[in-house]
Amino acid sequence: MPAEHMNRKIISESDPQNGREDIVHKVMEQQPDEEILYDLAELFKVFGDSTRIRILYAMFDNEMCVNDIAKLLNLSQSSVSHQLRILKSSKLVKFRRDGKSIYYSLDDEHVRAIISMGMEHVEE
Amino acid sequence: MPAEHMNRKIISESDPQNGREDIVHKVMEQQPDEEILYDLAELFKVFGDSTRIRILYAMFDNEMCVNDIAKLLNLSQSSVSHQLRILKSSKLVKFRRDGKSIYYSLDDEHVRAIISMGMEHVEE
DNA sequence: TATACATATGAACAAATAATCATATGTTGC
DNA sequence: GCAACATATGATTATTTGTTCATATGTATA
Repeated sequence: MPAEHMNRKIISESDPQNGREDIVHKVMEQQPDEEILYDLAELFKVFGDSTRIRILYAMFDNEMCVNDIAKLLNLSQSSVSHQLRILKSSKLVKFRRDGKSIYYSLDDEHVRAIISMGMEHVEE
Repeated sequence: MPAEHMNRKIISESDPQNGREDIVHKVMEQQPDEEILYDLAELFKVFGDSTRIRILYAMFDNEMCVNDIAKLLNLSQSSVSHQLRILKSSKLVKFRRDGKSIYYSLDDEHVRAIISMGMEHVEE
């Protein structure tokens, strides 16, 4: 072990920066995989658009078909459909067909929980 | 009350579409104000970027200064600083100065809760 | 107060994305 | 099969936004 290294280490130990380095390494090990954090961001991105939030809220207590939502929120059918596709692919909504209409609703309690939690933060 | 209206009403009552209209109106009344939903979307938008999520996760258990975060996540100091500004203005992080460094940490349990809830959904 | 270190900020550019328009697909009742 | 209605989808466009580069502000120390 080289003398410089020994020396450097002793200096570091009395240097407050060294504690930081330890923490940085510890945190580095604790960080979830990039891939998971990417997916997590993608999930929140879906909630991060006011049109989609309004659509999700419209389905908070009731299932709604595309036309209902478009009328309710004064949006084009196309726009609603595009957004529902995004909500579907993120597994935030489920749907069932009944005749010509397709009824959408929130996929699970998680979705409601995330929205409610966000709402609490906003309403503070 | 005009006869057409009476007639229309009776027809509507046997029409399954009418139940929808009632629901649409009910939901319309229940929808939170546009303004609040806009703020809610803005909040989630902040979580909806993988760089910011990584930064938030870095602060999950420890306070971290800008340089720590930049090194840890291999980001430029400028980029981290810009993102922290956004996190600050959304009240997701708080900070304190200690000498030359500024230490950032999550602002409250809400933030941790929202991230954890999202993580649950992603890890399914 | 001059220098080095830590962080913040403004401008510019590239990439992501939501709305629109036109059109396609799917379903029902005649 | 064919209207009429309901929903989905592809292409285009305008806007938003994250990063970079250069520079400014703030703090400690010699």
